[in-house]
Order: sequence, then C-alpha cells, then structure tokens
Amino acid sequence: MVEFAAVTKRLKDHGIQPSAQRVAVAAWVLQTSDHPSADQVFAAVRPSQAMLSRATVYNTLHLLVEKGLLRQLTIAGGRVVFDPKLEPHHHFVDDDSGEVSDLPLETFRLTPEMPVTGIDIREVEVVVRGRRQR
Amino acid sequence: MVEFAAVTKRLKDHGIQPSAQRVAVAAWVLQTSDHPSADQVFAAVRPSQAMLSRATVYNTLHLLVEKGLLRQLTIAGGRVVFDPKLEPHHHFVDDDSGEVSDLPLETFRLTPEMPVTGIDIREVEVVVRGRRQR
DNA sequence: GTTATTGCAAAGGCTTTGCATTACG
DNA sequence: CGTAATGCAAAGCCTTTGCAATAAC
Repeated sequence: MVEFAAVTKRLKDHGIQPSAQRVAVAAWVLQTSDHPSADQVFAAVRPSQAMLSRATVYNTLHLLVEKGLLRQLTIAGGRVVFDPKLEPHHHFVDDDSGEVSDLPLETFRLTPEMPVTGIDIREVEVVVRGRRQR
Repeated sequence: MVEFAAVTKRLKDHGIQPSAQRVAVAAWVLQTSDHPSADQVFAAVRPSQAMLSRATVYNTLHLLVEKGLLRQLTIAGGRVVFDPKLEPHHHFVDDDSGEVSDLPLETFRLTPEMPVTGIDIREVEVVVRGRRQR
C-alpha cells in the first residue's frame, strides 16, 4: 500500500506538478528497493494505471532525476537503471544474472590522496562487477 | 604509422586469427589514447580499409574485449566506449562536452575496509562526472 | 481560455542477426 | 575442400520526438 498523498506532497515540494500518472509512477519507483529499467517501471505501474504510456514513464523518470528525487545509473553493458536511494553508495552487478544490488559506502573508501585539480566533481559512480559466490 | 606486423603478432598471441579488417581495426583502436565508440572506430578505420562493415567492427571489438586486449567501458548516459589502456585506472566524463579522460589510479584509493564477502570481484569501475574548470 | 500533460505512433540511434559470399588453412 | 571471417541489409532493442487530444489551472 502506497501513500499517494505523501507522494503528491513530495512532488509538489520539489516543483513537480502532480498528475495521476506522475503520482503512480513516483509512488512505485520511489519506494522500490530494486534498480528497475524504464521498461520495468512501466510494466510495474501499468496494471494499476491503464492510462499510462511509455513516453510518460520516460518523461516522469527524467523529471524525477532532474528534480533530485531519483538517481539514474549506468550499469555495465550500457544498461540504464533508476535508483531511489539518494544516499551515496556503490553498486554491485552480478555478471551471471545481471542483478544490481547496493554496496554500502564504507565498502570502499574513496580517499582523494592525490588532489584532483581543474575539475568540478559532480558525482562519483562506483560499479563493482563480479559473481556471487555459492 | 602503425606497425601491422606487431599488431598481427599480438592478435595471434591472444588466439585471434588475423585478417585484413581485424588488423586494421586493432591497429587503430589499440593505440588510440581516446575512448572511442564503436562507430567512431568505424569512422576512423574506414578510410584506409574500404572493405569494412559495421558488423565486422562490432565483431572485432567484442573479440578484442573477450580476449583481454581491450576494455569496454560504460559511461554516464548509457554510452559504451572502448579503452585500450589495460592498466587499472579511473575515468572522468566532462558533462559539458561528453569527453572521457583518464584519471590515475592514485587519484582515489579504494580501500576495502569493510571486507566484501560472498562476492568474486572481477572489476571495479569508477566514473567521475563533472565539469572542467576554466 | 490558456498552459501543461498525455497518448500514440512514428522516427531515431545503436547494436545484433541471418544468410549468402569470400577468403583462408 | 572445409572452416572461418566478412558484407549487407534487415530486424531488434531502447529511447526520443511531434502532434493532436485531454486535463489542469
């Protein structure tokens, strides 16, 4: 069960005019612990929102990213996925299944020991590829 | 001027059967200091190798990656580029121009202080996004 | 009423695929 | 000869675009 009222407020607070479609998309994607692709978002929200087109999903996702409610990740292989977890953290991609999972920030400490000059760093993305041991 | 003989030998050493197209592609992509996309490789090699199709370029690039002569990177925005520099290092993507450049490994020290368990790490990709200062 | 949002379908990149042709061992 | 590599064009994703219809202010 998702609180649409809370989502609506959150959208407004971030300067996004709510609409049935936007609230439905946001309510789902902002609470998932998964790392869905645009199409997975569409597939997940469609059943409860028959009036929803792919274009609107892309539209809404980009809007959420632009307004800072969602992060867009680029995973090995060129896949683009979305991540509602805003706190800095890293990612692990299972080469076998393609699944994406979070790695806590402390797993790797990025210590600038050689100062990076001439660059305004906006974001550091760390993607670990490998295999789950069994 | 590129030494085709050396490239040919290198391909053979890595179990790749040389051909005119493969040597031409490899000779260019393995010596560039850039981070070209598949299409940029095609555009660069085509003039000196009229008998070259896009399919063969993709084919050859994937072969080089598979055999460990080339690395495939996934850059912010879902772009896939290739990097002949095999030594571990990081990458910087200029948000303005989209250009990719290398960052020395020492720029960031990745210190596993919380041991990563249950995972066979194959590769750690660090991509820094931001802007060049002027 | 005027502006913003949406759906639809078409168009656009980029990459892969299938198959006949050509080159190689 | 038999196998491997290539070219070509078509097909496949995924994503964006244009425009008319709809809904919101």
